[in-house]
Amino acid sequence: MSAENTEWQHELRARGYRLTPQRQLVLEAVEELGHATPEEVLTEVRRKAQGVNISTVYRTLELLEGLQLVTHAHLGHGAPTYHPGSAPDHAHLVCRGCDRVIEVEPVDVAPLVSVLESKYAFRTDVRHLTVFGECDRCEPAT
Amino acid sequence: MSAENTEWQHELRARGYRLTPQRQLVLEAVEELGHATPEEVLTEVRRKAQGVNISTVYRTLELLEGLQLVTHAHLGHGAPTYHPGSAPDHAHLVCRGCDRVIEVEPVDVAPLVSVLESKYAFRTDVRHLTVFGECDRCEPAT
DNA sequence: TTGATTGCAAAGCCTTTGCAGTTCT
DNA sequence: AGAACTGCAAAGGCTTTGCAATCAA
Repeated sequence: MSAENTEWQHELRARGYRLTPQRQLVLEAVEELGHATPEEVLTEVRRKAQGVNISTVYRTLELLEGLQLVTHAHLGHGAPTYHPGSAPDHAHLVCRGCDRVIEVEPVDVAPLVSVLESKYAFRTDVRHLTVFGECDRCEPAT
Repeated sequence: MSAENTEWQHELRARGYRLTPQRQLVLEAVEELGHATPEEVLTEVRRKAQGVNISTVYRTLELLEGLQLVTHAHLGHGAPTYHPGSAPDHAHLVCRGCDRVIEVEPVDVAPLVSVLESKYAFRTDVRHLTVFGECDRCEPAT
Protein backbone atom coordinates (compact mmCIF):
# COMPACT_ATOMS: atom_id res chain seq x y z
CA MET A 1 0.00 0.00 0.00
CA SER A 2 2.83 2.38 0.72
CA ALA A 3 4.21 1.41 -2.67
CA GLU A 4 0.93 2.41 -4.29
CA ASN A 5 0.85 5.64 -2.40
CA THR A 6 4.34 6.48 -3.39
CA GLU A 7 3.42 5.94 -6.98
CA TRP A 8 0.44 8.26 -7.27
CA GLN A 9 2.01 10.79 -5.00
CA HIS A 10 4.98 10.96 -7.31
CA GLU A 11 2.65 11.26 -10.26
CA LEU A 12 0.88 14.13 -8.54
CA ARG A 13 4.07 16.04 -7.99
CA ALA A 14 5.37 15.22 -11.43
CA ARG A 15 2.42 17.13 -12.80
CA GLY A 16 3.08 20.11 -10.57
CA TYR A 17 0.32 19.30 -8.11
CA ARG A 18 0.72 19.13 -4.38
CA LEU A 19 0.01 16.42 -1.93
CA THR A 20 -2.42 17.66 0.67
CA PRO A 21 -4.22 15.96 3.54
CA GLN A 22 -7.53 16.68 1.82
CA ARG A 23 -6.47 14.85 -1.31
CA GLN A 24 -5.36 11.83 0.60
CA LEU A 25 -8.56 11.81 2.61
CA VAL A 26 -10.80 12.08 -0.43
CA LEU A 27 -9.03 9.22 -2.17
CA GLU A 28 -9.19 7.07 0.94
CA ALA A 29 -12.89 7.81 1.31
CA VAL A 30 -13.67 6.75 -2.25
CA GLU A 31 -11.67 3.58 -1.76
CA GLU A 32 -13.44 2.74 1.46
CA LEU A 33 -16.92 3.57 0.23
CA GLY A 34 -16.66 1.86 -3.14
CA HIS A 35 -19.57 3.74 -4.67
CA ALA A 36 -20.12 7.24 -3.38
CA THR A 37 -21.51 10.61 -4.30
CA PRO A 38 -19.50 13.76 -3.59
CA GLU A 39 -21.72 14.45 -0.60
CA GLU A 40 -21.11 10.96 0.78
CA VAL A 41 -17.39 11.37 0.26
CA LEU A 42 -17.52 14.61 2.21
CA THR A 43 -19.33 12.93 5.09
CA GLU A 44 -16.74 10.19 5.22
CA VAL A 45 -13.86 12.63 5.03
CA ARG A 46 -15.32 14.66 7.86
CA ARG A 47 -15.27 11.67 10.14
CA LYS A 48 -11.49 11.94 10.05
CA ALA A 49 -10.89 15.64 9.65
CA GLN A 50 -12.96 18.69 10.19
CA GLY A 51 -13.39 21.81 8.15
CA VAL A 52 -13.10 20.13 4.78
CA ASN A 53 -15.36 21.80 2.25
CA ILE A 54 -17.62 20.35 -0.42
CA SER A 55 -15.94 22.47 -3.07
CA THR A 56 -12.62 20.87 -2.22
CA VAL A 57 -14.23 17.47 -2.64
CA TYR A 58 -15.46 18.40 -6.11
CA ARG A 59 -12.12 19.85 -7.13
CA THR A 60 -10.27 16.86 -5.75
CA LEU A 61 -12.50 14.27 -7.38
CA GLU A 62 -11.94 15.96 -10.71
CA LEU A 63 -8.21 15.93 -10.18
CA LEU A 64 -8.14 12.31 -9.06
CA GLU A 65 -10.18 11.36 -12.08
CA GLY A 66 -7.58 13.00 -14.29
CA LEU A 67 -5.00 10.79 -12.65
CA GLN A 68 -7.29 7.79 -13.17
CA LEU A 69 -7.35 7.14 -9.46
CA VAL A 70 -11.13 7.36 -9.48
CA THR A 71 -13.88 7.13 -12.09
CA HIS A 72 -17.50 8.15 -12.05
CA ALA A 73 -20.77 6.95 -13.50
CA HIS A 74 -24.30 8.34 -13.59
CA LEU A 75 -26.66 5.90 -11.93
CA GLY A 76 -29.74 8.08 -11.73
CA HIS A 77 -31.04 11.60 -11.67
CA GLY A 78 -28.96 12.88 -8.83
CA ALA A 79 -25.26 13.22 -8.19
CA PRO A 80 -22.77 10.95 -9.93
CA THR A 81 -21.19 7.99 -8.19
CA TYR A 82 -17.43 7.76 -7.76
CA HIS A 83 -15.50 4.51 -7.75
CA PRO A 84 -11.90 3.68 -6.89
CA GLY A 85 -9.72 3.37 -9.96
CA SER A 86 -8.29 0.25 -8.37
CA ALA A 87 -11.62 -1.59 -8.55
CA PRO A 88 -12.08 -4.10 -11.36
CA ASP A 89 -13.63 -2.52 -14.44
CA HIS A 90 -17.38 -2.86 -14.61
CA ALA A 91 -20.44 -1.31 -16.21
CA HIS A 92 -23.78 -0.71 -14.48
CA LEU A 93 -27.35 -1.77 -15.08
CA VAL A 94 -29.98 0.35 -13.39
CA CYS A 95 -33.54 -0.87 -12.95
CA ARG A 96 -36.18 1.80 -13.39
CA GLY A 97 -38.67 -0.26 -11.44
CA CYS A 98 -36.77 -0.72 -8.19
CA ASP A 99 -33.63 1.38 -8.65
CA ARG A 100 -31.49 -1.69 -8.19
CA VAL A 101 -27.96 -1.38 -9.52
CA ILE A 102 -26.30 -4.41 -11.04
CA GLU A 103 -22.60 -4.45 -11.76
CA VAL A 104 -21.61 -6.30 -14.88
CA GLU A 105 -18.20 -7.50 -16.00
CA PRO A 106 -16.55 -6.05 -19.07
CA VAL A 107 -16.97 -9.41 -20.80
CA ASP A 108 -20.73 -8.96 -20.74
CA VAL A 109 -20.56 -5.73 -22.68
CA ALA A 110 -17.76 -6.92 -24.94
CA PRO A 111 -20.21 -7.70 -27.79
CA LEU A 112 -21.35 -4.09 -27.77
CA VAL A 113 -17.84 -2.75 -27.55
CA SER A 114 -16.83 -4.90 -30.53
CA VAL A 115 -19.67 -3.75 -32.74
CA LEU A 116 -19.09 -0.10 -31.94
CA GLU A 117 -15.38 -0.49 -32.53
CA SER A 118 -15.68 -2.28 -35.86
CA LYS A 119 -18.66 -0.46 -37.28
CA TYR A 120 -18.06 3.06 -35.98
CA ALA A 121 -14.41 2.97 -34.92
CA PHE A 122 -15.76 4.07 -31.58
CA ARG A 123 -13.82 3.29 -28.40
CA THR A 124 -16.24 2.68 -25.58
CA ASP A 125 -15.59 3.88 -22.05
CA VAL A 126 -16.89 0.80 -20.28
CA ARG A 127 -16.41 2.12 -16.77
CA HIS A 128 -18.76 5.00 -17.53
CA LEU A 129 -21.39 2.85 -19.19
CA THR A 130 -24.78 2.72 -17.51
CA VAL A 131 -27.66 0.83 -19.05
CA PHE A 132 -31.18 1.68 -17.93
CA GLY A 133 -34.01 -0.77 -18.16
CA GLU A 134 -35.98 -3.18 -16.03
CA CYS A 135 -34.77 -6.09 -13.95
CA ASP A 136 -36.28 -9.54 -13.58
CA ARG A 137 -37.88 -8.69 -10.26
CA CYS A 138 -39.94 -5.96 -11.82
CA GLU A 139 -42.97 -6.20 -14.05
CA PRO A 140 -42.58 -5.44 -17.73
CA ALA A 141 -43.64 -1.88 -18.54
CA THR A 142 -47.20 -1.66 -19.79
CA MET B 1 -51.55 13.78 -39.60
CA SER B 2 -55.00 14.68 -38.39
CA ALA B 3 -55.49 10.96 -37.84
CA GLU B 4 -52.38 10.85 -35.67
CA ASN B 5 -53.48 13.87 -33.79
CA THR B 6 -56.87 12.43 -33.18
CA GLU B 7 -55.27 9.35 -31.74
CA TRP B 8 -53.07 10.89 -29.10
CA GLN B 9 -55.62 13.50 -28.32
CA HIS B 10 -58.12 10.79 -27.57
CA GLU B 11 -55.55 9.01 -25.46
CA LEU B 12 -54.93 12.20 -23.53
CA ARG B 13 -58.59 12.65 -22.73
CA ALA B 14 -59.05 8.97 -21.97
CA ARG B 15 -56.57 9.42 -19.16
CA GLY B 16 -58.40 12.45 -17.83
CA TYR B 17 -55.93 14.95 -19.22
CA ARG B 18 -56.87 17.97 -21.28
CA LEU B 19 -55.83 19.11 -24.66
CA THR B 20 -54.29 22.56 -24.46
CA PRO B 21 -52.54 24.76 -26.98
CA GLN B 22 -49.35 24.51 -24.94
CA ARG B 23 -49.32 20.73 -25.15
CA GLN B 24 -49.82 20.75 -28.88
CA LEU B 25 -47.10 23.34 -29.31
CA VAL B 26 -44.58 21.46 -27.20
CA LEU B 27 -45.19 18.23 -29.08
CA GLU B 28 -44.90 20.01 -32.41
CA ALA B 29 -41.67 21.65 -31.31
CA VAL B 30 -40.08 18.34 -30.32
CA GLU B 31 -41.14 16.83 -33.63
CA GLU B 32 -39.73 19.72 -35.60
CA LEU B 33 -36.48 19.97 -33.68
CA GLY B 34 -35.71 16.26 -33.54
CA HIS B 35 -33.25 16.58 -30.66
CA ALA B 36 -33.92 19.36 -28.23
CA THR B 37 -33.43 20.43 -24.65
CA PRO B 38 -36.34 21.86 -22.67
CA GLU B 39 -34.91 25.34 -23.16
CA GLU B 40 -34.72 24.83 -26.91
CA VAL B 41 -38.25 23.55 -26.97
CA LEU B 42 -39.36 26.67 -25.14
CA THR B 43 -37.63 28.89 -27.65
CA GLU B 44 -39.31 27.10 -30.53
CA VAL B 45 -42.70 27.22 -28.85
CA ARG B 46 -42.35 30.95 -28.25
CA ARG B 47 -41.89 31.57 -31.93
CA LYS B 48 -45.53 30.59 -32.32
CA ALA B 49 -47.09 31.70 -29.08
CA GLN B 50 -46.05 34.05 -26.36
CA GLY B 51 -46.25 33.77 -22.63
CA VAL B 52 -45.50 30.07 -22.47
CA ASN B 53 -43.46 29.26 -19.42
CA ILE B 54 -40.50 26.95 -18.93
CA SER B 55 -42.28 25.15 -16.11
CA THR B 56 -45.08 24.27 -18.48
CA VAL B 57 -42.54 22.86 -20.89
CA TYR B 58 -41.09 20.63 -18.19
CA ARG B 59 -44.51 19.47 -17.04
CA THR B 60 -45.62 18.84 -20.60
CA LEU B 61 -42.51 16.91 -21.61
CA GLU B 62 -42.99 14.65 -18.61
CA LEU B 63 -46.61 14.08 -19.56
CA LEU B 64 -45.82 13.42 -23.22
CA GLU B 65 -43.16 10.98 -22.18
CA GLY B 66 -45.73 9.09 -20.14
CA LEU B 67 -47.79 8.82 -23.30
CA GLN B 68 -44.69 7.69 -25.19
CA LEU B 69 -45.04 10.61 -27.56
CA VAL B 70 -41.52 11.72 -26.69
CA THR B 71 -38.44 10.12 -25.12
CA HIS B 72 -35.32 11.60 -23.64
CA ALA B 73 -31.64 10.73 -23.39
CA HIS B 74 -28.68 12.25 -21.57
CA LEU B 75 -26.03 13.25 -24.05
CA GLY B 76 -23.75 15.22 -21.78
CA HIS B 77 -23.50 17.17 -18.57
CA GLY B 78 -26.30 19.59 -19.24
CA ALA B 79 -30.00 19.29 -19.87
CA PRO B 80 -31.44 16.12 -21.40
CA THR B 81 -32.40 15.86 -25.04
CA TYR B 82 -35.95 15.10 -26.11
CA HIS B 83 -36.86 13.15 -29.24
CA PRO B 84 -40.16 12.54 -30.98
CA GLY B 85 -41.65 9.18 -30.09
CA SER B 86 -42.38 8.78 -33.78
CA ALA B 87 -38.68 8.71 -34.67
CA PRO B 88 -37.10 5.32 -35.34
CA ASP B 89 -35.60 3.80 -32.20
CA HIS B 90 -31.94 4.55 -31.78
CA ALA B 91 -29.21 4.68 -29.17
CA HIS B 92 -26.49 7.36 -28.94
CA LEU B 93 -22.72 7.37 -28.95
CA VAL B 94 -21.11 10.49 -27.54
CA CYS B 95 -17.48 11.32 -28.21
CA ARG B 96 -15.66 12.85 -25.28
CA GLY B 97 -13.07 14.32 -27.59
CA CYS B 98 -15.25 16.35 -29.90
CA ASP B 99 -18.74 16.00 -28.39
CA ARG B 100 -19.97 14.45 -31.60
CA VAL B 101 -23.19 12.48 -31.25
CA ILE B 102 -23.65 9.38 -33.37
CA GLU B 103 -27.02 7.71 -33.66
CA VAL B 104 -26.93 3.95 -33.89
CA GLU B 105 -29.64 1.54 -34.91
CA PRO B 106 -31.12 -0.92 -32.44
CA VAL B 107 -29.51 -3.74 -34.40
CA ASP B 108 -26.09 -2.45 -33.40
CA VAL B 109 -26.83 -2.76 -29.73
CA ALA B 110 -28.79 -5.98 -30.09
CA PRO B 111 -25.79 -8.09 -28.97
CA LEU B 112 -25.69 -6.17 -25.71
CA VAL B 113 -29.43 -6.38 -25.23
CA SER B 114 -29.30 -10.14 -25.76
CA VAL B 115 -26.56 -10.74 -23.23
CA LEU B 116 -28.24 -8.61 -20.60
CA GLU B 117 -31.54 -10.32 -21.24
CA SER B 118 -30.22 -13.86 -21.09
CA LYS B 119 -27.67 -13.46 -18.34
CA TYR B 120 -29.42 -10.95 -16.08
CA ALA B 121 -33.04 -11.10 -17.29
CA PHE B 122 -32.61 -7.39 -17.77
CA ARG B 123 -34.76 -5.57 -20.32
CA THR B 124 -32.76 -2.73 -21.83
CA ASP B 125 -34.29 0.62 -22.65
CA VAL B 126 -32.49 1.14 -25.95
CA ARG B 127 -33.87 4.60 -26.63
CA HIS B 128 -32.34 5.86 -23.42
CA LEU B 129 -28.98 4.24 -23.97
CA THR B 130 -26.02 6.55 -24.34
CA VAL B 131 -22.51 5.22 -24.72
CA PHE B 132 -19.60 7.53 -23.97
CA GLY B 133 -16.20 7.06 -25.50
CA GLU B 134 -14.03 8.34 -28.26
CA CYS B 135 -14.70 8.52 -31.97
CA ASP B 136 -12.38 7.73 -34.85
CA ARG B 137 -11.65 11.38 -35.50
CA CYS B 138 -10.19 11.83 -32.06
CA GLU B 139 -6.89 10.65 -30.66
CA PRO B 140 -6.86 7.76 -28.22
CA ALA B 141 -6.64 8.98 -24.63
CA THR B 142 -3.12 9.07 -23.27
C1' DT C 1 9.41 32.37 -0.78
C1' DT C 2 5.71 31.69 -3.76
C1' DG C 3 2.60 29.44 -6.44
C1' DA C 4 -0.77 25.74 -5.51
C1' DT C 5 -4.62 24.82 -2.65
C1' DT C 6 -8.32 25.59 0.50
C1' DG C 7 -12.57 27.44 2.86
C1' DC C 8 -16.15 30.35 2.43
C1' DA C 9 -19.76 32.61 0.27
C1' DA C 10 -21.98 33.68 -3.70
C1' DA C 11 -23.55 32.58 -8.04
C1' DG C 12 -25.03 29.37 -11.76
C1' DC C 13 -27.48 25.73 -14.06
C1' DC C 14 -31.33 22.93 -14.41
C1' DT C 15 -35.62 21.48 -12.43
C1' DT C 16 -39.49 21.36 -9.27
C1' DT C 17 -43.17 23.30 -6.52
C1' DG C 18 -46.93 26.29 -4.32
C1' DC C 19 -50.50 28.96 -5.48
C1' DA C 20 -53.86 32.02 -7.44
C1' DG C 21 -55.96 32.84 -11.67
C1' DT C 22 -57.46 30.75 -16.08
C1' DT C 23 -59.27 27.39 -19.28
C1' DC C 24 -60.99 23.07 -21.09
C1' DT C 25 -65.04 19.90 -21.07
C1' DA D 1 -69.45 24.32 -12.52
C1' DG D 2 -65.45 22.13 -11.44
C1' DA D 3 -61.32 19.85 -12.05
C1' DA D 4 -57.25 20.33 -14.86
C1' DC D 5 -53.91 23.45 -16.34
C1' DT D 6 -50.93 27.57 -16.64
C1' DG D 7 -47.85 31.45 -15.43
C1' DC D 8 -45.23 33.34 -12.07
C1' DA D 9 -42.10 33.46 -8.47
C1' DA D 10 -39.68 31.15 -5.21
C1' DA D 11 -37.16 27.35 -3.73
C1' DG D 12 -34.22 23.20 -4.30
C1' DG D 13 -30.45 20.10 -5.68
C1' DC D 14 -26.06 19.85 -7.48
C1' DT D 15 -21.88 22.13 -9.07
C1' DT D 16 -18.76 25.90 -10.08
C1' DT D 17 -16.31 30.13 -9.19
C1' DG D 18 -14.00 34.40 -7.15
C1' DC D 19 -11.12 35.62 -3.70
C1' DA D 20 -8.40 36.19 0.41
C1' DA D 21 -6.00 33.30 3.59
C1' DT D 22 -3.21 29.22 4.08
C1' DC D 23 -0.01 25.69 3.11
C1' DA D 24 3.24 22.47 0.60
C1' DA D 25 7.67 22.29 -1.53
